[in-house]
Amino acid sequence: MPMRNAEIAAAMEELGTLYELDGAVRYRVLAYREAARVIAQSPVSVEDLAVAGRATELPGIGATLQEKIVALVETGEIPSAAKLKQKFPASLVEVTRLPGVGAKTARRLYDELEITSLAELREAAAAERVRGVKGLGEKFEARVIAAIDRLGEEGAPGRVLLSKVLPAAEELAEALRDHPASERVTVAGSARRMTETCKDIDLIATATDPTALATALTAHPLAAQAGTAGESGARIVTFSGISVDLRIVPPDAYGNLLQHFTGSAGHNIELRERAVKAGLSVSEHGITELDGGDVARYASEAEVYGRLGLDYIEPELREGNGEIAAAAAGELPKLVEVDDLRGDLHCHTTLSDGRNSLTEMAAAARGRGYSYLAVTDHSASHGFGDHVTPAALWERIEEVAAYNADSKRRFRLLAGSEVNIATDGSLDYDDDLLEALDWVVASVHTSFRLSGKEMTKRVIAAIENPRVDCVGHLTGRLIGRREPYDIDVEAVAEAAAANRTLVEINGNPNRRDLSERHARLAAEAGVSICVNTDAHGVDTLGNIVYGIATARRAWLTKRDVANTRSWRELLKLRGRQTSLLR
DNA sequence: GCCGTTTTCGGCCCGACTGTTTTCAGTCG
Repeated sequence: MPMRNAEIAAAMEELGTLYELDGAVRYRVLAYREAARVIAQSPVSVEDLAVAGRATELPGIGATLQEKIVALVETGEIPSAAKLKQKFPASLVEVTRLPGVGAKTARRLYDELEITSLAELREAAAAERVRGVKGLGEKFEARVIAAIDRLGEEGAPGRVLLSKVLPAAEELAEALRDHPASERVTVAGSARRMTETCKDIDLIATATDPTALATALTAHPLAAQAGTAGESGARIVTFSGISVDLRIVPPDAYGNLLQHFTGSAGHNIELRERAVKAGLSVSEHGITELDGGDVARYASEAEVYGRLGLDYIEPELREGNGEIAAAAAGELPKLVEVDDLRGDLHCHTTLSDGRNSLTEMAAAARGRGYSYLAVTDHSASHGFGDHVTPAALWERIEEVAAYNADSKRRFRLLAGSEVNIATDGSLDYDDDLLEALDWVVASVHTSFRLSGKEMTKRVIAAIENPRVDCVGHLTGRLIGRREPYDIDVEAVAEAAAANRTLVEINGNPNRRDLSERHARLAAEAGVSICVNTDAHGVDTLGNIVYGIATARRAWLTKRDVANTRSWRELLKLRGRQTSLLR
């Protein structure tokens, strides 16, 4: 069983903390944290890279970490970590994860009170023994008890899916914009970067009467709890449990603050490090010249980036993944937009498990300004009583033809199917039926636990089938609920590029599959990507924003995304002949 | 521990908040 990048990253994170407990210099600890971040974000197997001696190609990984990763994947253990665990129990690492408790505090608790775990810490705090430690008092005891108890509760603060966060963020921002005291209000933070999940909502505003605007937030119907509203802003928790931070700032530094609070941390760190080399210090308050001390404040982000010699960087790119170097070189991509799309190539109707009819879906797609919609209900072996028999699909093809026969419409329905890929890579309709379809999406819906080798072979067999136009939700992951199945995305991308088979970014906010990292890898391998919703009703065609968000976070341009083209151009791209071209 | 349009050694982002402190260390984003 290969080791997942997330496991390797967790081991690096743990080792960093063990070193921190051991009193290592700060920068060594930071190096492990940064390495963990880079490993977790790698689109390719870090185990494979390390075994091939190539992990040093990742930024922040040098010879030492390369060697440690090899030891980890080959023996299941890093010698230096094992040694440190003799010195400190591994459960002490958990103590450092408690909010407000870091390695320094955990170490002191261990040295002075022999506390080795969260349970022992809670007991000591309850017995008022912690206040005997220098620098820690009553408030600390109360705080750690509350924090430990919160860990055990249901719905402990975690990351929330963007589709839960974004509507609330926009509703609150809109309400604040409507307030007479407000001037500008922008959603910042990870929601603005359109990450898959968010920890909280950050709102940045300017106002003629800051306290009045802050009070308006605390009084909003979404607020379940509210802190005190002041000149600098307010904080609330929504009924759905999302914390919201409103920061009200002076208008002349709005650009600096918005840039700062949009992040990400990695992006901001890299930005500031680069600025220091140019003799500038960047903070949320302005850009200071290191000699002379002149502070420049900017009302817009574009001016902030401009002062640093950079092109404006779209929020979706601000992850510290090369965007700053690209901005300095004037080589940022022009990112694909929702309005670039001409159609959606994956959706369902009541024929399988959708909630709306063929004509209702068509009307909704036309309403969005699309010029085509591929209707791809599930196939013959789908199960759940939602399968589509060959006879029913032949009938559907006729239905689509009848719809399209009305030539007054500048819109075309595409007769399609989302066909199951069997474990041997075969499909569950006969070739003549597949041949009669305009658009075939092939997806894995069964036997997720195949070995990586078998799963890769299975999907590549479908890719090589000339009747397959596109692979659906390639890795099968459900964000926060189901891990992706084991599959070699690099090998799949290579096969897809060679066969001119498309791979989709599924815009269902639970999936976003391809992930942004896999999508970037696939596009660089020459794969044509399409961005689809997999909508099961007219209401979820709007999920295209999440698919496009992933495409943008993958650095994709309009040219990289196949369904920005007309249906005719798309067919050419596929190298497929159908009745439409005759 | 990493890294190099000053460097293979000597640097390595910035500020706010908190609680415990009489001036600051630790933690966080």
